[in-house]
Amino acid sequence: MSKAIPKRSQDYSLWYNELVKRADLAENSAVRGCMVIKPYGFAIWEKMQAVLDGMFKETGHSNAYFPLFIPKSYLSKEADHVEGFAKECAVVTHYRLKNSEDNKGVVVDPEAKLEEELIVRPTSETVIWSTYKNWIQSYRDLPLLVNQWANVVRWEMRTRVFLRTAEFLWQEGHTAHTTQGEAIAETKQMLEVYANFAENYMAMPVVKGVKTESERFAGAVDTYCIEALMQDGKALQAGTSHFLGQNFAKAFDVKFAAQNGELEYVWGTSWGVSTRLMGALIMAHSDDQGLVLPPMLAPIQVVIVPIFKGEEQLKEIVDHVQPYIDELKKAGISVKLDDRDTLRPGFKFAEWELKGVPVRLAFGPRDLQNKTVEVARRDTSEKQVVDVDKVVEHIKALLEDIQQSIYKKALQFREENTRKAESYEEFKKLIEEGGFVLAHWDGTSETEDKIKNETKATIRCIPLNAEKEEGKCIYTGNPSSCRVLFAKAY
RNA sequence: CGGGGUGUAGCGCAGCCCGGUUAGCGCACCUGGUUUGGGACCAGGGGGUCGCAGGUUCGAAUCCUGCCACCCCGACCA
Repeated sequence: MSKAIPKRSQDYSLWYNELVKRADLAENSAVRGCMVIKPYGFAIWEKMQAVLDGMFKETGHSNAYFPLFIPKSYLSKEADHVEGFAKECAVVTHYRLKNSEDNKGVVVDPEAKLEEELIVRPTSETVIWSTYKNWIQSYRDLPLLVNQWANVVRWEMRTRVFLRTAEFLWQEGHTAHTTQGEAIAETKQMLEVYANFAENYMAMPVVKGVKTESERFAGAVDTYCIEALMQDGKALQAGTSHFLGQNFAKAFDVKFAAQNGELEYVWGTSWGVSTRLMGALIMAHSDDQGLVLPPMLAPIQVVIVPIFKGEEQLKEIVDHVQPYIDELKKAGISVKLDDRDTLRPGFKFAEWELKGVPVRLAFGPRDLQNKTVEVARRDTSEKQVVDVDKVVEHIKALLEDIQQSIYKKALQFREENTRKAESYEEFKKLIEEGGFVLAHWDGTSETEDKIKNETKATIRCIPLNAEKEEGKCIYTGNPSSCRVLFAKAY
């Protein structure tokens, strides 16, 4: 096995897969389409969870938990919703196994057939709304602001670690409101929460927008989304927030008594982000040396590699470094001292780079003598020798700088790869080159479909900040009032 | 589900076409020693139902049939 990971520019897919594996994030499971998230990968996910969960609480939401199984009849209550998910559901039909006739294993006991099949949730709108029916009677019960951290199953044809797996972890918020305006405000608020998380924690710039009809969530009136651009020029949907109107309220008969005594259907929203964000995080910043993690989400922010000969020198160095470790920890910085005596420093450097640790300190006899420490930053690979007494302040500033600087780098990349197309010919050329393409579109699903079939590009969203601009649809020439965002997507 | 590819030690592969000792190699692992400021070196060692099930044969990793899994390209999708 070669030690270097495959080059990003040569085979992006292979680079991604190898990176996931070698940085110890996850692996494909023997179970079809499922992944095993390994401890290091899960630590990053837990960081994400903690930040997001805090943001949800701050905006007034509470966590709850609903069943994994959904009776088939629930799923069929909202027509668009069934249609959207029917093709990719895992179904439980039996509740018992028995020894096979030849005694060589177990078989499904045909006697134990369920009267009504259970669907493993692909999303929880249906179970949750059937529960909300009992929770909501009066306007005093509203708004109902609930989030759930859970796993869901979607039987995808083709899977890829983190980006599309048969089972994935996510959070799904489900809220109910008295008015349309309040529900729309909630939908937009959660979109802002996601955008804030993506940009300020993941250091990943996103475009906020609305989905077109054909890309809309099954059962929603409007789907808002954040779209990010990966380093290979493909777009990744990083989060969605849906305004459900009264669709689910009507399907599940969820009404409330308004102040005026009238019975009204509630207004709903749902919103979610998943372990797909892990894929986004990996692809947004990493390089040929491995993962590059934003300090805000790195499970280990600073790693210390002591350079020593023999046990005594190690002890001497560790003793000397310990006060600085304590001080860093006190400042809320997570530090790992890599005191393994079986590996050489060069190996450790490479390993921690692979794992994306933002800052590495190397401390050896030379530093002991000079009262210095070598500080290396992961994002630029720059190294500098710092006066050891100033190291804590230096690192604090450095972590902030790395956070900012990888964001800026990603933003610059996105800006360089967001271009305008004025004609269909130009559009096809730009799409082929990769990146976001802003172009006029006549607003019809037919046109969108044709463009998709001919170029593989989809409308990622109609950006919320799109300027009014009269133009002609690149495909049909029909009038258009703003540009929409096209790209090939994951 | 269509087209292509792969399955041999934890990982990456050779061997298969043309059947024949004890199935190899690199990395990783274990032991001992020397090393340690960018992926160390020497010596020794352990580890295999050759994806699974049948078949052909005196003999199968190798040939035949069926199945399964994974990867890539499509269709589907967060």
